[in-house]
Amino acid sequence: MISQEKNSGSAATPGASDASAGSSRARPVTLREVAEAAGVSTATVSLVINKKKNARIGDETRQRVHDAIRQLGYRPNAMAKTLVSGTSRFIGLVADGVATTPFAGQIIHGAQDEAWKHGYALLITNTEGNRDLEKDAITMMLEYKVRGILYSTWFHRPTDIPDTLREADFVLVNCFSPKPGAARAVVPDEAQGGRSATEILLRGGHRRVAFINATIPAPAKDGRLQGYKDALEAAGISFDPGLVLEAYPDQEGGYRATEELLKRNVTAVYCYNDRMAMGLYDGLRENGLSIPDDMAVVGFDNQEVIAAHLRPPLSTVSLPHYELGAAGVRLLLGLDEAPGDSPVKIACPAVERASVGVHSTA
Amino acid sequence: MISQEKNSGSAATPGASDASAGSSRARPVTLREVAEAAGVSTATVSLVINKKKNARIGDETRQRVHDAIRQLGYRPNAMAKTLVSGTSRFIGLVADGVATTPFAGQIIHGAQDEAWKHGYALLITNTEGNRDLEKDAITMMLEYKVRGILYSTWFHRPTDIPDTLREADFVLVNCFSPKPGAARAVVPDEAQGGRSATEILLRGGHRRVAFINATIPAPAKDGRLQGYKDALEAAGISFDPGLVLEAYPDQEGGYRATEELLKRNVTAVYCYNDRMAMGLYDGLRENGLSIPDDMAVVGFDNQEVIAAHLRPPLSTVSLPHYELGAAGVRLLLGLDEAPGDSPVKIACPAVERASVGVHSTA
DNA sequence: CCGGATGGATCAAGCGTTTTACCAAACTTT
DNA sequence: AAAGTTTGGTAAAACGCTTGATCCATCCGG
Repeated sequence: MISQEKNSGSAATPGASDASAGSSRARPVTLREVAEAAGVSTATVSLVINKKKNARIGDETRQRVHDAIRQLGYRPNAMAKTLVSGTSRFIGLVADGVATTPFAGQIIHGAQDEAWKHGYALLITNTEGNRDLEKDAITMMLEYKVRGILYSTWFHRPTDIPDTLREADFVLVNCFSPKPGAARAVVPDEAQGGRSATEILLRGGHRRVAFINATIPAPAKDGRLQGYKDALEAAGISFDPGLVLEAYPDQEGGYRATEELLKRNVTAVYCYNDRMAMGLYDGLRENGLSIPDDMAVVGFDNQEVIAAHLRPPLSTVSLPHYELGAAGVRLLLGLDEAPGDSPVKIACPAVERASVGVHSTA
Repeated sequence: MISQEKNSGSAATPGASDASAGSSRARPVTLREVAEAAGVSTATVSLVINKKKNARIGDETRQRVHDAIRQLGYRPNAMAKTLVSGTSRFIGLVADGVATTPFAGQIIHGAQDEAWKHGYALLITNTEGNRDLEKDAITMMLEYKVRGILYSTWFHRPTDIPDTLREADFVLVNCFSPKPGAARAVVPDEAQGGRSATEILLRGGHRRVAFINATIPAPAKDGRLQGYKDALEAAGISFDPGLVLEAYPDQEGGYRATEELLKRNVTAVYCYNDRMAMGLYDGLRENGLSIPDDMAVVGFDNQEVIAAHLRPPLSTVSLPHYELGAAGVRLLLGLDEAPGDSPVKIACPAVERASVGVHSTA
């Protein structure tokens, strides 16, 4: 619950700020005032505003009402509306990393676009992983009678569902419950993504392709590896465990993995993520190797700031954050069918850039 | 205004999703029900809940009410509360680049923390620069009777104030009105930042310091240059316009500027932003120069993904987005004093990393 | 033993909408 | 011309909560 502010008189008189604005912030115009101005009942005004189909209102009256609305600058009070209807036009979005990653922004973007399309606004809170804040946030959303809640994480992972969350209609976004079927969820299709990433390399003519996986366990770790295997198999190349390295999934990790990688005598490498690829770029460069000629590289995540601007630009696979947000909303609103017991999987589209050239298998 | 969804019966029956949850989503418990359960009037319950100081309630009664609340799982209806009080505990935040930059996230973070502290929740909308969406968003916020609106941009710039915005109490965040005094605003202190950036280099012992400014006009362009001049002056170094280059403010621009830079015969360079520095790193490397020994580099923005992970890590100056958001809220709520007619300026703290070593002026 | 405090709790009037039931007048029908 | 049927519109009851006005016992001092 949001704590009430202690209204000590400390604050400067806020009235001062009113002065400047033309249309002042006096008491807002109400339905009743519009009704009086138009010489009709509030019911009529309400009917006109909401364009009720089966309400019979004369054209002349309708016009008077509209005029009055315009003249008085009437704005409906959404709170009153909500009170009557019992549920607001809000969809809650609790996110754990708005501040720490650019990814959350895309989830927000997608969710908002989709929500807006259906007449809903987003009520967002950033928890930065703080469990207490998270609970307060959900409570707040509950008190505002949100239509439902999207519970999202900035990286794909299992999560347990906070108790409070169960009081609402909810959907997990970019995360899922360990117990299958416990909740609707939407996640990226890591395996397909991993396969796409690998295929970029294979299409480039490479046969010996290394994969630098992450050291830390995550659905992405397993999925992206699986995709790698799938792609190889489909290409008739047998999987060689020796070509799979592991490193901490950041620039540092990628950099440090260079040495090991070079021992593998490969012509191409698929990195667990773009940050790793960025580090690897440095490592390769220090070894006097050029990309893509000496080594073709693909990443994963399509982290704009990095991938699009490395030298050469990095081929990678895009995490569908926008779509995750949008799909989450659709699932919540029941516009998309929820599959039986496993999360909805969203495709990770490949983004090809110059880090993979054409390789002649010689 | 948010368009009402046409309720065609297309959606799958949403009732199905209720089944799983333990505490079902039936009609919520109301104050009245709590009152009945506790054998008191609704007034009493309300008084207890809100801990009204001058309300005299017996301890035993108070206890009964609390018990009832717990047992029934009562949740106040924030809409009803708001309706009574006339204004909600919402602060609107309209942002133009949640999806396109990591910066917006920090503004959100700061604003939310500060808002929360005072019992307010954030009602965020991402406009991605869409003027129509922006208007709709503000309208929506107005209808929800927000306490006020934070109008924020992802990069520091002048902006004109949408008409609708004037209907609310508002503060500009990371932007300002061209007409001085037209609106309260909070922006980063570019000049101080530019000075700090330059000083990092000067402290490193460098005397010939180049500045690669942006080509595109912006408050940052002027401010950061001013800071550069200020720092030189304070160090007793005369300003040499020949040491100021210009380039498009991204990686590509930084890279391309390398050649020109090397003609200047300097030992250090201050880049307009981190992205530029990133490109410059590549350019310098290609010329066989090492950082910081052959060339010390500082950036601006402290864009985490880049600055902290370049090789070597980049010294830079931090854009205080978190603080901007927080200060915006404080200004809005009247907790901070608004200065006469110019925006509040927030400091850009220096972040020193390894891209600047110690240089002996020999 | 009375007038006045005071403690404890209730009454009831909103807050701004929506919506159902109902009404009066004006047309149609037969 | 009586009986329906439209047409155009209104009254008023919610929705869940807050709050100033009241009310009723006590309890206290004198």
